[in-house]
Amino acid sequence: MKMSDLERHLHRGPPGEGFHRETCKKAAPASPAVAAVSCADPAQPSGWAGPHRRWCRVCKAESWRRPSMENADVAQVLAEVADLLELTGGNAFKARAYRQAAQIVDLLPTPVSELWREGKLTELPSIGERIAAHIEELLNTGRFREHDQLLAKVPPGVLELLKVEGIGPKTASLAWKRLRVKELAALVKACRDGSMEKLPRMGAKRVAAILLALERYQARKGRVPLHRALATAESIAERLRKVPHVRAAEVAGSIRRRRETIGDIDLLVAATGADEVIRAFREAPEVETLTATGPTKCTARLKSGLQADLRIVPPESFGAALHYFTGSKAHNIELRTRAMRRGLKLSEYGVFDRQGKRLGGETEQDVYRAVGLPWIPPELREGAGELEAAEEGRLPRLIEEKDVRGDLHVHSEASSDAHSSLEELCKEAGRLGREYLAITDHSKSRPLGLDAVQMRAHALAIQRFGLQREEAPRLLTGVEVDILQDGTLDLPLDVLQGLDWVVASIHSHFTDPPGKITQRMIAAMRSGVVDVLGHPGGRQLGLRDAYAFDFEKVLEVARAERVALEVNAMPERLDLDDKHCRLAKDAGVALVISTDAHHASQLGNLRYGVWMARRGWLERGDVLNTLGPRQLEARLHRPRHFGTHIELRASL
DNA sequence: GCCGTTTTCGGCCCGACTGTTTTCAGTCG
Ligand SMILES: Nc1nc2c(ncn2[C@H]2C[C@H](O)[C@@H](COP(=O)(O)OP(=O)(O)OP(=O)(O)O)O2)c(=O)[nH]1
Ligand SMILES: [Mg+2]
Ligand SMILES: [Mg+2]
Ligand SMILES: [Zn+2]
Repeated sequence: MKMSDLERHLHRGPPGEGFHRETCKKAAPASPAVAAVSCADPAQPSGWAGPHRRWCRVCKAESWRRPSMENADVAQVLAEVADLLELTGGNAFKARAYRQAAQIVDLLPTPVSELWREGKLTELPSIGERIAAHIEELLNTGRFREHDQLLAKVPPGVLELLKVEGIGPKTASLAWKRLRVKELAALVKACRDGSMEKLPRMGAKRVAAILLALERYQARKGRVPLHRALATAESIAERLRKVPHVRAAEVAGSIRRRRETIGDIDLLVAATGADEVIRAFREAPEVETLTATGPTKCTARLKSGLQADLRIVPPESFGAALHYFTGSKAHNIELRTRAMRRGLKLSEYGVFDRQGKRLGGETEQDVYRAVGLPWIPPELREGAGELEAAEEGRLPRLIEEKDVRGDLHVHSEASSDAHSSLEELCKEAGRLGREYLAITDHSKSRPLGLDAVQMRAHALAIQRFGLQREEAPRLLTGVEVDILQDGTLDLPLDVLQGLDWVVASIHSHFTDPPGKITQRMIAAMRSGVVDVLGHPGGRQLGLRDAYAFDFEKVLEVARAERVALEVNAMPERLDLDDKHCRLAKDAGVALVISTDAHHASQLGNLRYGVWMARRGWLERGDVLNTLGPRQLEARLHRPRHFGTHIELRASL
């Protein structure tokens, strides 16, 4: 069988959506038809054996990375029910209820299975008796009856039609019922042979647009990490600010909320007229073509492949529009519903009373004030309980970048994958205002990593270099020591004890069973010498999911042993992530935000970690490196006087 | 299906753009 590129793509998920690509070798792109019913397709819950053990259909190997029905899986099924209801002409509001429930579960930091055990499911907003029962069935058996019944009615390929831009439930259902279109390939055919064009409300232009959208769907890249969209977005915003009659231009959407990944770029402009703004936008070097334009907004495809939405509003609506365009959608709906209950109407144009009289909208504060709430920072606007917290005066006072005083995970050229000298690191860190810097190079299990003798010598060198410096930052001797497969550390304990700061990280055997990963972390934390667990989740965006380890257990031990957890600020790590930050905070475990810089230029990445921490509701007091060096020493589990150990040892 | 300082029944956020349409449905943000 020969497959066209299009068909090939139709059977394969986009990069980054795979389930356990690392462990399943057989579901390679070479056999795309097989991959369609294997681990590559999250829309196939029937391919999984149940809630506690799952196997990849292709290679029959147990998928350790996803050992049970996780929140994302439950959310996925509920959202699918919403799609199925719409496709089968069910009640649109019922569909929306399922979609809302899915969104709530997806944002939950706590495992939904835990809430179910505690009988707390119906305490969640948008989850009533019915959906709670479905979730229970899902957790117990990996499926539920209503979902199965709907699946039996709708061919699986029809669900995928919905992912094509411009195709919604009505179009998909028409194509399916009238033309027997059951998959993307059949849709392409129906568009080409003229049958699609004959459907109601279809025409030549619609069909051409769908064909184009199908091609883009093949080439789709999925979401991109925040840092890859941020510079582009800000550069376009900067250009728009210079356009005549533009009062303000801001980046909105998920970028302003600092989500770890970004679906598109959203830009808001306050101006008296839109034409000039749109013209400047079209001519921006990043922009390829405009795919839609109107008097108040337009959409562009960028050369990078990303999409950018531009919205233009009159200056008096800027605050309301910034609120609208920052989202999230769930946050907007919640706030608009709240306004409605108070007899008000909230839109991107402002807040209006029953008579349609405008009550405000120039600033975001106007919007929140009108519904009796304090301003909510964008990082919290996910619809994950922030409105309730605001109502009750429980909004956190979020940590800020300027609160962070030192960086406790930095590599020098003594690490084979890093490239800056102590001198270069200090200079840049000083420029950034850091008061202290822990030099934490790799231990011997990593290529060219330090053994015990080298570690001692390196620590001495760091200390000598530090002593000859007058100005900030202060240097701490440290290491990023590997946690080996058996849970022991890669350097002798007495060597580690002689250091100011010990980061312990897992860099090998990620695919071990999650229980084993958990045990390795616990053993490391119980060594008595570890200060912080480095990049605890082990994920790398677009490359590797986090381990399916027992985070609750890790938190318990971290608290008991007074070991901190890292918020690694590398833009492709961001680990711990926002939800895990929130759980750690609630468990009373301290966090450390670190750049893990491998070059002086990466010391500025700290902000990405701070943003993640803010999304995790962290305050200054939750983060150890907001302390000065003396205060930090006092907080550690074993006595420490930064900068003295090696000297003492040397003088013995 | 969920939910309640109007409601336990009857609502469910609100608006822009496109292509089809002869007044608006569908999709998206
Ligand atoms: N009121 C309301 N606002 C919406 C709706 N859909 C989107 N928005 C607002 C909130 C979103 O954050 C904003 C931008 O839309 P996007 O689709 O780009 O979503 P967002 O940027 O949040 O996430 P993304 O990373 O792009 O997937 O528009 C909606 O259905 N109702
Ligand atoms: Mg967006
Ligand atoms: Mg958008
Ligand atoms: Zn590391």
